[in-house]
Amino acid sequence: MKPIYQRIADDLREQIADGSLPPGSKLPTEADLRERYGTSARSTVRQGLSLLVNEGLIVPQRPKGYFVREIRPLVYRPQSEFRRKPPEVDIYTHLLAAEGDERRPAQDIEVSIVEPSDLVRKRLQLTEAELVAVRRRTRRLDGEAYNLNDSYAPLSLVEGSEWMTPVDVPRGTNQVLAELGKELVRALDEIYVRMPTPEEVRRLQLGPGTPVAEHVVTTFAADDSPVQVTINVVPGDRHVIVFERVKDPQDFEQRPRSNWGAE
Amino acid sequence: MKPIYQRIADDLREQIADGSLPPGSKLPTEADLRERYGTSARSTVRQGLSLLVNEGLIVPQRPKGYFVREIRPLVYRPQSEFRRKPPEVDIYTHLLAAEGDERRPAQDIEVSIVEPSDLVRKRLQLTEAELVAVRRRTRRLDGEAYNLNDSYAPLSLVEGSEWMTPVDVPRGTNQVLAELGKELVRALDEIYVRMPTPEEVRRLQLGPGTPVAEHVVTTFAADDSPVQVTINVVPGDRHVIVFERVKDPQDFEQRPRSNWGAE
DNA sequence: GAGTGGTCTAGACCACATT
DNA sequence: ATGTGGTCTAGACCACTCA
Repeated sequence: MKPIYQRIADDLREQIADGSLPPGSKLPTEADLRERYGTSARSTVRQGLSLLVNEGLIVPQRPKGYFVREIRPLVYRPQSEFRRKPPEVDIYTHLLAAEGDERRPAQDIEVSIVEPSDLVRKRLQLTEAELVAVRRRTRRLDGEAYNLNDSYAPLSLVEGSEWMTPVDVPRGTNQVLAELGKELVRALDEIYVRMPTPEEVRRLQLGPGTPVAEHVVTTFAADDSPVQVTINVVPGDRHVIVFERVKDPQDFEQRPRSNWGAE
Repeated sequence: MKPIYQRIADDLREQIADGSLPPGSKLPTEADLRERYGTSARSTVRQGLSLLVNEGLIVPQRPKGYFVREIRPLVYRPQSEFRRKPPEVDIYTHLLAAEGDERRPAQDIEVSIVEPSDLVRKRLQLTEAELVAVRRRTRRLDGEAYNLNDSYAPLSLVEGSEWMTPVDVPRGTNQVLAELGKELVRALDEIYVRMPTPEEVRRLQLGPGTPVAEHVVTTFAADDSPVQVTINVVPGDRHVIVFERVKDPQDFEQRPRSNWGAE
């Protein structure tokens, strides 16, 4: 026999999945469920509801009740700013909600000098003693934070340059790096999926049960030296991350077994 | 004043972060904490611990106690099978644990014919009535599931072909598609980050507080028609997703403001 | 058998938003 | 004022693993 709190969660989850509890609708109150399942200590009911909260399916809105979560993904497209839009993207714009709904963007920028974390130090191939500059941005749409974006570069490279000004650089910070002799020509993207830290919950105003993607971009100059590491933290409930790929014909000749797309 | 259960969670979280509770170590028992925080109803202590469980930081191992989670990421590299390894990847192989530790791979394959979900239907541009074939794979390393991989193709395309055999196809299913006149030349990758369904928890043997990445690959033939949709579900605690990018020089000329890598 | 966490009972007082 | 969920108390019995 399944525990009561499991049954409560399973029943409600199914009702959410099959549409009988659509997004935005109100769930039964704890008292309702207590009665309905003949149990009751409130804690049993609450345990069941907390499962759904941690799955990101429902949200408690005190003191109104629990509600089925409504989600509206934005498109997070790491390639967006340096690629023309290929035709296959246009095919999907209608799938990816809210892409066109121009809202008011804003961002905070802070610049400081810090000791690099291990993650940053390894990717920038720094020695123990070297310091880095960090450009932290919190990006907002209509006041709502949707993205944390921290860029790290060796202090010796960017010191005194516009890269370190805590304001928007109209021609782009990457252009600044190019003027410093480090044009960015290659990137390695790593995406980690995890639950947020309490700090991230606060800065991104995340609801419970919302995982984040940590997108680490290491960019390289033409001589293969790493120039900059950017760490983007994007909330899982508000984004879809999109990449596009075109087959390299050379590789196809060499590796006919290529299981392209399937792995 | 912060609630007691919050203080318990915050204190333990900090000890995990600063290394005084290293990965694999045992946490104080509920009884210990009950005493230490002067509270005690067990439920208060358990509420605090459950926060950490849902953040993926600790795992209860009945009846031994709670333990700090140990993680060992694998590399999930959607491009791995059709690109030569560029030099910047080699730079990082030492960062990405367990890449070289060849373990015994295995997979289950099931093939069936189904009505497509909305997601699949839209991406394959199918009409209401069309059916699809699905090739479901559960991939394992040393018996442990690490990846669900479901590929969908229009039934009219793959019916009767080797694509539909529920065994490994040595030359690759994409080669089969090429022989059917649909060589795959382009892909669109979408990555969604979310908490797993109970079904996924079961199939991937996920611990609590483990988010998943759902990686949807739509592949296209040379005529831009969609051929196949593959849905990969990868556990967040066991993987890092890696992409690589090389700048398109044409675009650089046209768009000097390109903020490459930083967004 | 002892100790652990898993489940459940039957209450209590509180903060908060809406009525 | 009412009703909601948030926090907490003080117990109970159980299943499981390990010594």
